[in-house]
Amino acid sequence: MTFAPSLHQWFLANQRDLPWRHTRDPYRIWLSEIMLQQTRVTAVIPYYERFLARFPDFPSLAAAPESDLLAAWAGLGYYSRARNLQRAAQQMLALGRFPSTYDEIRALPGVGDYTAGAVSSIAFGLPHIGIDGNILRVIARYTADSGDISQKPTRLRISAFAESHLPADSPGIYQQALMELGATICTPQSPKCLLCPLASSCAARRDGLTTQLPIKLTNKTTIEETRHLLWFSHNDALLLLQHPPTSPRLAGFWDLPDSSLFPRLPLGPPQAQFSHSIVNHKYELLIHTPRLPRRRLPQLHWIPFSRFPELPLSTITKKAIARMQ
DNA sequence: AAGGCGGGGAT
DNA sequence: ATCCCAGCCTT
Repeated sequence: MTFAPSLHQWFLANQRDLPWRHTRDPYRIWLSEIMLQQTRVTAVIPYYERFLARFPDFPSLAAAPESDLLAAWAGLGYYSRARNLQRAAQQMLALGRFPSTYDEIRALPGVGDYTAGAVSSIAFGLPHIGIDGNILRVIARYTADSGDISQKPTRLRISAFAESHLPADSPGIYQQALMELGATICTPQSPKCLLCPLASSCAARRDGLTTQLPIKLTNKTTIEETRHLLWFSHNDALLLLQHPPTSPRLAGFWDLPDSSLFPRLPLGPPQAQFSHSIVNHKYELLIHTPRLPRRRLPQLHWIPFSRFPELPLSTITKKAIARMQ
């Protein structure tokens, strides 16, 4: 059997049972694709169920208070996804329906080449395919492509190969089968070639290159910086700031203020100048950000502890608060 | 063409 | 510690 039929047959027999495979509702499939951007299946599932219970269709999502939306997304990361999700839902509301062509879908905020291809093929059966990290790896190995998969020419070759084998009668199965193979068999480390339906015609396996491919040359170094978070509590309330809506990170999320807002604040002993009635502690933790931009001083608000469950709080902030309480 | 963006699981 | 995850957007 050739490429696509082998994948198809393997997928029907071996696919995982995932929540978004129980529906043909484009809204639910689109939501799953947005949540799955750079996020593992196991991390997404509980968020997906909760989110759909709260926002079952695009009109309810479009009408949601932003704070509710961000609170529902809190912990998933890449929070611009949530804002773009709602903007897209509002565009659907204006349009009066879920967009149903590749170009319409691709034009939605937060939808790039991958997501447009995946929603087109899976939800609408259109002859498109989105190339994700799994598919890049599977095809780079299958064709023994030694090009850098972060480079455009390599991606174009792989995309052309995938499209050349796309079956007109089942693009959605083809799309998901390629990704499923990459996620469960053709994994980055220790791929399970003995279980692979494509093993007999895989060029990387033939040439003994499986563990060498794919090639990815981008070598990003992560710099760790220490943030000194400041804790001001008074009468069962905590002094918090809200990141501006346009902030490049954690937009709309509430956070503990940190020492960069108070340049003259010597770190170490509690600061008496704030008030005798305000308890001041120092808290310190590491975050994975390469820089800490200096912005204008945001306004601080006293937020009662009782409101925290409904507030958008990043995971790291929740951890910091839990440690201090 | 790069860099930035969260958080967690696997190695 | 490092990599990578059903990527997208801005510079």
